[in-house]
Amino acid sequence: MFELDYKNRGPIYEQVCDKIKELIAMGELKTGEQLPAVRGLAKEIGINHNTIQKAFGILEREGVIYTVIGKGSFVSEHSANAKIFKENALSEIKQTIEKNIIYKVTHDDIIKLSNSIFNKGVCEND
Amino acid sequence: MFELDYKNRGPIYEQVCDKIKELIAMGELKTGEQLPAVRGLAKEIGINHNTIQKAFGILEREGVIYTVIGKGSFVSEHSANAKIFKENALSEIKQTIEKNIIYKVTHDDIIKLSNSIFNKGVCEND
Amino acid sequence: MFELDYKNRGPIYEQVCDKIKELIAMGELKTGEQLPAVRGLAKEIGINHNTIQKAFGILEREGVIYTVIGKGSFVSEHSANAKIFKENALSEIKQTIEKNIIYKVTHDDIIKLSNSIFNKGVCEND
Amino acid sequence: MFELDYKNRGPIYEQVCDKIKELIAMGELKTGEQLPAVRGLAKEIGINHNTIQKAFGILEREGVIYTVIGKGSFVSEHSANAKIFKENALSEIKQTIEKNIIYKVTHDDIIKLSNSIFNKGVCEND
DNA sequence: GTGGTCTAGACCACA
DNA sequence: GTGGTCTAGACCACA
Repeated sequence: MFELDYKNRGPIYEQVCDKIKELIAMGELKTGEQLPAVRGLAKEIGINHNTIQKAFGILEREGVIYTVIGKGSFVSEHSANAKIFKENALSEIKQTIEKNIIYKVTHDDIIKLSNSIFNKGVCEND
Repeated sequence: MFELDYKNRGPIYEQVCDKIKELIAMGELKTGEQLPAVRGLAKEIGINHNTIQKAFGILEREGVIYTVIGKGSFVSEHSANAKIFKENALSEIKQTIEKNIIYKVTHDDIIKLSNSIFNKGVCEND
Repeated sequence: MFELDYKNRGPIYEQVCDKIKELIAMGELKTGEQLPAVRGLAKEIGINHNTIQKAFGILEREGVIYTVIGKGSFVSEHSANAKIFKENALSEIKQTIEKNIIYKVTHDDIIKLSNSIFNKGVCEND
Repeated sequence: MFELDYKNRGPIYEQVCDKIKELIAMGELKTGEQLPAVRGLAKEIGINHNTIQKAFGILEREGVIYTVIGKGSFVSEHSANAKIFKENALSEIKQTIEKNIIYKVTHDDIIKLSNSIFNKGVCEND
């Protein structure tokens, strides 16, 4: 399903949350689709089932997935997910920009940065 | 010198780093100026001196300040600092945007966001 | 007969109990009327027959239905059911209110809440 | 600090959450006051520290408490808490009443119930 | 000392 | 088989 990156980041359960969200955002997990079993997934990626449990619990509280007792966990309505995801994304970007205004980051810097990220030619010269 | 906000934030040493960088960026700490003594500052803001020590160590590794043994810590050349600060800021913003492309954040979203942050009207000149 | 809502709910057998009670309360299942066969109902709503069995067992213990071995399950005397249902309902509401007194819920709050639920104007007659 | 009721209810961590909220609502834990240490409290009430950790984690996500890394957990602003608590309480009562309308619970039933709970005399006769 | 994360393994309810 | 809870115990970051 996915692999963990042990070098970089924070808690494993957070990484699991992020990966699941990515899979949903990319359409590889669709509305209503059943997620892999907690213990099965744990075995597959080589971590303890409690860690997966924690990740799924967070995703459930966030409304990204829902659980049917005794049956399994399922992906919530995709349009709702897409909305939550995008809102969180924009909010995170906003915070990051605002936090850095003090270091002389300008509107123009952001435009240029965004242009370079999204490969927009700046008319002729770039 | 500054106050800490204990709620919802990461480690205290990180906040201390940020505050000092802000003071430098805002010109309240100038090139070559001596930083307050570790123990004095610790007492003033009510935290353990080891925490300040840790923050100063990080700032030194980043080149933001330098320490003269037996004398104290001093603010590095301001233009160098300004450059480091801005590079870090842009790099952080870039990473944040790239991480969120998967959630359908577009170039237009970033422009709009930046407009709203920097209070640019979208009509007349742009 | 009825459909289940898998999201955000407790165990399926509990939902089955509730649905059958609702059907009786709404008069769609009448005194003495035979309930659908366990296996047939299970197939119809797409769940395991053990789950239906469990629900019927609970309803029987509550006196809501009765089973004649070899014939099937039947709805108990309606007036008795109505009494049981209402007693349980009031008892549940009572408990919920009492549990929340500690959070400054007042008699007035309850009146207002009830007014809003039952669409009573607060002006003219009351 | 408090004792658990092992007979009745659901998960222990939920009971811990409820107890802490009660203590805050009753003013026995005040704004900014430090909560007992996770491991200390666990030992005191005879459960595992992970269970307390889970409870505190939920309270933190709900905004009821906040954690300063390395220092401990503290009670959030009381007025905010009081508001959250009362909203949750009224919402829970509302849901309970609405769920039971089907069983012929009336506005009058609620009034009588509330009168009996809050010891309001109904004029002369009661 | 304080909280946070993780594992291993048990036991339970539900389908 | 599926998820949910809990314990015991380890290891880590932070103050």
